[in-house]
Amino acid sequence: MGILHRDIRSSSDVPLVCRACEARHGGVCAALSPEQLSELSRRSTRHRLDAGTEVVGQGESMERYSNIVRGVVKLTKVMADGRQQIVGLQFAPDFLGRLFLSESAVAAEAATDTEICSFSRGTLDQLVTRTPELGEKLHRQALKELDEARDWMLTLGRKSAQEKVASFLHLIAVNIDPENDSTASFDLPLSRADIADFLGLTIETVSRQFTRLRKENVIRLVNNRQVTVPDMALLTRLAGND
Amino acid sequence: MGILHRDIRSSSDVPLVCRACEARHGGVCAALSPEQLSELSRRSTRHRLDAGTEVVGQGESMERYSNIVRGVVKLTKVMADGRQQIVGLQFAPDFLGRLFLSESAVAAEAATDTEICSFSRGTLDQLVTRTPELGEKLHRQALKELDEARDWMLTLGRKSAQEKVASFLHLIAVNIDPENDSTASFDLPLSRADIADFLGLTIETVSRQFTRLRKENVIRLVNNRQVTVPDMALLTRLAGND
DNA sequence: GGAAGCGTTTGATTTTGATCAAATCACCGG
DNA sequence: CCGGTGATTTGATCAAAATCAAACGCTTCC
Repeated sequence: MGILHRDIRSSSDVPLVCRACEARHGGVCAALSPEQLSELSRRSTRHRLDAGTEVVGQGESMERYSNIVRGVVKLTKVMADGRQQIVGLQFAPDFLGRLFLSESAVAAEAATDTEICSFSRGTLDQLVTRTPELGEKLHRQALKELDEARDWMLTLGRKSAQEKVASFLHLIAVNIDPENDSTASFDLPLSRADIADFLGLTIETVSRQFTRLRKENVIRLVNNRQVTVPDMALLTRLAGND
Repeated sequence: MGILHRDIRSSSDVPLVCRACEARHGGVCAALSPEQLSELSRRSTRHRLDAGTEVVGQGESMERYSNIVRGVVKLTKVMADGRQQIVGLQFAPDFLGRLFLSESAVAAEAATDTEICSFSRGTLDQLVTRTPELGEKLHRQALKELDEARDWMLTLGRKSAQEKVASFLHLIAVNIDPENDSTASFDLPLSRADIADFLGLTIETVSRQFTRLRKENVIRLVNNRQVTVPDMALLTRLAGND
């Protein structure tokens, strides 16, 4: 399905240079020299993706890579009969794409309204051959995603529903509101249905666990999406991470 | 705990050169020039690991990397209360180790009697800086492991017990007996307890599903470990992979 | 205002897999 | 051969989460 975006370039005076990427986060830009950065900037475009926009489908070829500038992207796998599993969440400033293999093993979809900075495979491939540090950076990102995937396998295989929901909230808190580590406050980037697909549960079970955590004062819900965690240590304990 | 091995070198005349690796599989050796290969061979040692031997513990530093020459290594994560999840299986000729990060996020243990060909971090790091193809090879391996981990997340999160056991048998068949694709015959590298830890089930449930698959003629069990699959297509279907 | 639609919550019931318990099997050493 | 030990299977019961069903709350749009 490709990228169903609207190109900000044409609708505003935001310069093509990937300045926002450079300033706000350490995506691929961080490994590049000033000249390379300006080259990448010239060849990259900024896009806004509305929540729900598919970036790439499962098994599709991925002709463009992206840095996530703002927002959350979910990676999903679907079975033939429709059962679905979210296998990863990518937060800014994560890189979206993989070297060597153009075929994407997962579908990527904007979970929230998202901004990305994207460029073609060829552009990045060229930069990588000239800049070993960039290859190393992408290698490190792959290893980080591998660690995250394996952490989540433990959650999926061995934790109770309550521990799963606590683990999810913990993950979001750490990634969205990392400043404060004793307390946290954030907007959930996923609907209850998505959370269920991430945790291998049903919507109803997720909802019941939210209610339970609320009644036990582990979390406070301003509305369905806005969460406050008064005691992160307690949440960590309930998540089974000691 | 380090490697509890017995060094074959001292007990036999097997040469130090990693000739077996080169001949039998495409581990890291495949990316090296003849000179580099002979250098790596000089610096590497071959070891036999009895089933159950721990190669590296969760969170430990990994000072040596290895190619798996023969056998199966399981990667596990453990929770504080003892709950355990196998997060990956490595078959020959997989590489065991990771660049950049010496700290292992998982414990690695020989599931079967295993032979590895191992060398120090420093040796490989040097080779990688001189040989970009080698870095690429390791990057590809990381991406392959990531794909496998995410595939398994779907299994853990969304499949029934029967589908899980069928998925496990399918995985083993593909990796141990890859020649024949309509039929398969192999020895299970894992005990029922390990299979349970891989699938996020209990021993009893795994056993019941084996019995069920046997009664439905999906598999035949010569003994607890030896399995024959008369119809791989059927197994694939039961695993939920269409 | 009110009807429609969607996401979420709550309730009643069922199902799957876990737990508890015991029997069986396979292998090993005396 | 026999008793012992650990792995596996089988059986009975229980509990957690799924399923089925309905209500609720919120937004949108006549």
